[in-house]
Amino acid sequence: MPSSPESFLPLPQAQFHVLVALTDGEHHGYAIMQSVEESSAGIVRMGPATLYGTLKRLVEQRLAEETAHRPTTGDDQRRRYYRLTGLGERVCAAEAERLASLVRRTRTNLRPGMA
Amino acid sequence: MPSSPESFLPLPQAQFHVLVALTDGEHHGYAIMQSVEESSAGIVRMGPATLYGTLKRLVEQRLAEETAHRPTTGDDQRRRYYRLTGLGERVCAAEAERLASLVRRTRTNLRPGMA
DNA sequence: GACGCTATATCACTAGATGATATAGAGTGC
DNA sequence: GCACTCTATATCATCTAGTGATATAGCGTC
Repeated sequence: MPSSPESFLPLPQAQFHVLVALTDGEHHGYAIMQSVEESSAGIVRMGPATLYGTLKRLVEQRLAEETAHRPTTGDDQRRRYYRLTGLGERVCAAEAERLASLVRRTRTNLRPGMA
Repeated sequence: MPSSPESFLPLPQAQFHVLVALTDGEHHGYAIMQSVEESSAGIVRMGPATLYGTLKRLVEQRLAEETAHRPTTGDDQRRRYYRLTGLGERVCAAEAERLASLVRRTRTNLRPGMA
């Protein structure tokens, strides 16, 4: 039997960021690094050590995998492309729901004027 | 001028969990530990080392503070109560919004049948 | 062919998280 | 009063995750 998505939770922050960046399709490492920084408006800054270390762990845990993808135009031989596995998608979705629950609690409790 | 809430982001997971637990009022340490575990359906398990270490850091950073609170009934002299500071509330809200954005991206991209 | 950007990789270090353990007060049953 | 369990705070030693710096090299362009 496959390991349940819940057994990976809570996911370390860097791992979640990389998984989220891969939810819209496969990307190579450097693109993920930029995507994480840009989509967080510069709040999350991920250097190469964090990115490639995290990527390695994700592959080891079968949450992501390298693909044989080669772009038809503008190829760059150095690039290594990654995508989510089915398990990776489920884990990412489960972590998102866990966090959504925390967000809901926070909004409810901190909403001003809850007299 | 006060430090901006954004400068604390991204917040380490344990710190966020404790802050969220304090959004509904002041609590003592042991109650926070139980609250985190229960409200996450057992997914997040926080032991004493994580809790008291985290609490110490939160106080040092002025995101939380100890209160002089003593319950009128069922007091327990050992208990130490904590509450969010104004800064703590703003940081917690800001972190929640940051995570909400990640949750949104994940849901949009992983929603099945997005042909 | 010099330069800056892209791209992957790893090292040494720090910070964060954790299991185990210690100490002791509070509550219950006898 | 005593034993026992649960509550409560605290710290140690350790492990894992995250980071800044650095290395190496291909790519684009001027």
